[in-house]
Amino acid sequence: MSTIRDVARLADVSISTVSRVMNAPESVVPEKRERVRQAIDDLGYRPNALARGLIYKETRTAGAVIPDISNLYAAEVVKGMEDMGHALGMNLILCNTDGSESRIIRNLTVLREKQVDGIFFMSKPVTEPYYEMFQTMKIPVVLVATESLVYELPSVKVHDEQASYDALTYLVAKGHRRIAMISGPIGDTVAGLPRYKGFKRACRDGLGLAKVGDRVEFVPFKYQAAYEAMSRLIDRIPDLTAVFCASDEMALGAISLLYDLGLRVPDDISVIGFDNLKIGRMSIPKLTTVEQPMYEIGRQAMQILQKLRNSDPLEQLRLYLPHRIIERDSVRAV
Amino acid sequence: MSTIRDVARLADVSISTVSRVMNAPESVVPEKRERVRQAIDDLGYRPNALARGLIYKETRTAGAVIPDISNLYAAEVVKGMEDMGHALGMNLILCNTDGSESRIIRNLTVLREKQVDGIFFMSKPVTEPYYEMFQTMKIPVVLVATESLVYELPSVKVHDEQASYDALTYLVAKGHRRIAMISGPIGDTVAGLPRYKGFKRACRDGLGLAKVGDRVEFVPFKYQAAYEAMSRLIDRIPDLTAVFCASDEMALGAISLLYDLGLRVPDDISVIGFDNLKIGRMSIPKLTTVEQPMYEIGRQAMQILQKLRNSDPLEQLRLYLPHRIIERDSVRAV
DNA sequence: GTGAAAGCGCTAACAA
DNA sequence: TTGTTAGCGCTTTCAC
Repeated sequence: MSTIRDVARLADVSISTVSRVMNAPESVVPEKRERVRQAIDDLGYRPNALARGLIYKETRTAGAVIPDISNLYAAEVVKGMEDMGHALGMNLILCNTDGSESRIIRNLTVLREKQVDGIFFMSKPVTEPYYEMFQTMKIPVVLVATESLVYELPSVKVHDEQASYDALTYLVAKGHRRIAMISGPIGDTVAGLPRYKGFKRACRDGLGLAKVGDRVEFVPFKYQAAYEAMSRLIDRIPDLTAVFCASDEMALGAISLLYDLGLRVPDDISVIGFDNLKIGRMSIPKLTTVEQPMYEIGRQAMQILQKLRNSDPLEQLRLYLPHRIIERDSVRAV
Repeated sequence: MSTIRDVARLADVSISTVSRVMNAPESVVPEKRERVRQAIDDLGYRPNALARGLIYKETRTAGAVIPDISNLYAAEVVKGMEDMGHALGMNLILCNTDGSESRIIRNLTVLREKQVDGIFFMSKPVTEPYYEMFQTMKIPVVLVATESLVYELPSVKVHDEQASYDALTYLVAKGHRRIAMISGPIGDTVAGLPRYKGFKRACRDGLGLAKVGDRVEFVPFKYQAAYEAMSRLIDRIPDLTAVFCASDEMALGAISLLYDLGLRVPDDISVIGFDNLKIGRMSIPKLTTVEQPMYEIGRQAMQILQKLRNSDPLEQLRLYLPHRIIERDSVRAV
């Protein structure tokens, strides 16, 4: 690999001149400029970003700390980040964490050593140890598909509570009254709790229901867990007409159980999901769901990081992107 | 951010001593070693990987050049790479390319500037310009889910032609005789052509069929394209009993069309997919398919890179990981 | 307009 | 065992 010295030698100029044609070409007389350009071409020279980074204190690289990249939701967000990053000249170091605290810590440490310009922290609540690391690193952090109400950290996500409220309201508008929910774990303060809360509030407002306890199953955000939860729900609430699932994957699990029981969706029971993953368009029936603009969340996250790097002001610390209901074939009017 | 000088000053030793306690602690007397460790702790010091990289000529970072990370297949492979990378102390810079040549080139250029230790090149054929860049970068390149028969580049993938052959043979063993295929584009030499060829060979061997022209639709690897292709196939071949789809997404498209036509899978028509994406377990009916060990492909790719970096010999340049048929509910015996 | 020299943070001889 | 010094490849004063 050739260095700036090789170029300088070949063009018969000093290394500072080479540096100048790369960074401020006008400050070099055309004749030399051409000679240097020629030499750069001949050698296939490319500047070493490590050396540059050492000086500029900037690497044009950000870290993305993610529980599970093989999750469709995360992958879509990452794509948005990457695409916007590409436009802004930023790269992404991907860190899969499995949600393990020790692995998150190790990843944050490495990212810091690699002098990333910023960190995207995804889908997990920000606990004390993470926040402390953010502090000592003193580089921009943006929370993606998560937020912190206790720390002053910028975030991008949808308004989960409201989205959930809207989902239930939609079901009610379609004439449903006996509605159940397959919720995520209540201990999950990012996606579990708020979606449950939205459901509860909508039950009160739309259905005049004070207590919803027996209409809800709290299970992990997984297909199989939802499959089993659906089974319990159908036993418990015989005249059920609709189910709100806290994720699309869960909705598929619920539909699958219904199918196994010989019940038709949406003829016998309506199902609405949450996320709007691509698979919702490929399922039978096609899934009615609450869209989260995942790709856009990723793009905006990268833009926020950019603003932070430029010390541009943020319009709002916590950014909520709009959600909306995508009507497909899994919900019918009753 | 504190530097090695700050630590040295605080511990009242020279910077080389600090460097030593980080890289060869035994070479420092315990007393000083402790003092240095204390100082490191107090300051929260972490070495600057850029400075290190400049010296070691190694960044412990690899680049992953991928057409579309939001693709379930790619995401699973990347997860395998990341997990193995984490075990080996390597990080991954993710480069989404949309398959655009100019974007691939730009990404390769940046990766080179950032001095990555290796490159994973995924799912696309290696054309002349890419190969030339690989040459001039002179860093290890591993082809993932693609291979080159013309260049001497290490690769990891399944044996697509054989996997496809096995899929058809499986259908034949289940008693099917009137079988069609929804193939990828024939111009796609990575996944399109070989899977078609395997189908053709198996038709000859298992069905005594010399020509398969009218039994095959060549369309993009997409849900919608497969949906439409299935429609054409069903019109053209009325007594069809089974369809082999070159990807799981395609299989879902085909099943969807069949469903819209009021045909039952597998009762009326059997469908077999290819990939074994997670969604195959969530569809109705659950998809019978040819498994590609995507996660393992990712892991192995990272291991191959590791060997290359250590100049360890590779057992074989082109590594084919085993595929197998996953029997679920979309194929029946006739 | 250009080159020499200092320095980004670190490691690795080389002396002491 | 330790400190001093010379770089790694680059940018940026500062003279000329």
